[in-house]
Amino acid sequence: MARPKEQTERRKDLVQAAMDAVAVRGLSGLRLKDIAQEAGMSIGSVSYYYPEIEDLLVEAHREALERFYWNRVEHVDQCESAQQQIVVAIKEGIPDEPVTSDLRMLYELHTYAGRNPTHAAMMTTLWDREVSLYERIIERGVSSKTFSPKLDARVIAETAVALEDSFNLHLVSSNEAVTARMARERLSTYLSGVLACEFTSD
Amino acid sequence: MARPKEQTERRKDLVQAAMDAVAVRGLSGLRLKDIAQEAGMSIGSVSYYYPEIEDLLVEAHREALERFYWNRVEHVDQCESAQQQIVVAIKEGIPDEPVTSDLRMLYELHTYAGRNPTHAAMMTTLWDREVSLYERIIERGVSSKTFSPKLDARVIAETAVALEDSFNLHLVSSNEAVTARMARERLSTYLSGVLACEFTSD
DNA sequence: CGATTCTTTGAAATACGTTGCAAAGAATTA
DNA sequence: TAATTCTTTGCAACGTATTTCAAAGAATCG
Repeated sequence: MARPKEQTERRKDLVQAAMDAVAVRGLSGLRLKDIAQEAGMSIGSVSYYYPEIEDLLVEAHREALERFYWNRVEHVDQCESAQQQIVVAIKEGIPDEPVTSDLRMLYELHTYAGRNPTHAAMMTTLWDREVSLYERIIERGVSSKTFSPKLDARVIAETAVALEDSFNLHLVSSNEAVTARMARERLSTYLSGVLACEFTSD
Repeated sequence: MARPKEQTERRKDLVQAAMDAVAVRGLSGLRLKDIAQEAGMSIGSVSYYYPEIEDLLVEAHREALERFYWNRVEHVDQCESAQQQIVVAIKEGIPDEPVTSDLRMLYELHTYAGRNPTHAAMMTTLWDREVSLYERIIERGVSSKTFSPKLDARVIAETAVALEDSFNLHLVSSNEAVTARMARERLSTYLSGVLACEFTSD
């Protein structure tokens, strides 16, 4: 026996470094050098753990996806009423600017996914999960008679997720006409109306 | 006097070539070579007309934006009723797959815009115009008593544009859970509900 | 045709990023 | 401490994309 492996640890560092590097430089301008810099190690070390950068990007995508989703589930599960749940879902779905590296990473990957089946599959996964999350909340609200949906729960959920995605995209794009506050309000207004239930995003 | 300049013509060719190249390779993988190939000329010629590729990208962005927007305006203006107008706006707003190079270009540029004020400003311009377009249609529908909006026209318009953007993004991303047909229906359902007016996207 | 100006090209020079690798460094055990 | 294995580094070699430019080609006019 000899020196023990600590690859899991380092790889974790690199995944975070990759996310930060993408947030700063974008997927287009991403260089090995940037990842190394963010991780505080040399280019050689990055290659040692990830001979193929694509593998690192896949891991980073997975991490961003998992973190973003589970963070929401966690917050939502801490709420009692469906009403509170939906407010929290909105709040976590469209976080305040400046947008975190998780979200930046996810939106950088969108167009990339159009040319890469692996990433496209992950995009689909996140979409499905988020739709399911809203669907569960709506069904819960129906059970407790809090909500009176005017449409199929799935249709509402899909529309809500789409709204979230769009506003987050525009926030990432620095569209000056869109603010996080306004985005949350639009989503909130939509859900409030279609679920026939009063609540605000604040 | 001597040989006349024909730069305007060639530049136009290059703008289209750039859009096609971006649609194929993405903004990340874009090479001078690809643009030259699409335009059927040499790399040297591309540099002759656009010493800075960034300038070409700005032009391509402008072209994609203008074409996408004015195409919609044109189609919408040909309709008599507000009801027909909104159906056409939806149809042109979420075109069938495969997505044209205009839309691909626009979505490739979204995250890029986050790091580039010039592109960010153009994104904002397109957003504003599209919101205005829906707003005008809604107001027209109100005048003719076709629509009975449950919310402020601007709020509805912003929500509609956001939905469009999101679905188009997912279509560009090859999200298997989203189809153009389904996207149009979701948008149609939203507008139909909030405007208290019957119409379908087909 | 000859002069002039615009256009196109291909190649050399240049710049930049990745890959591969040898060597040094660090952690653990016998 | 010596042996072993894992880790880190820096650099040379390499590949690829952009920049630059001289020279040839094309269009127009006098």
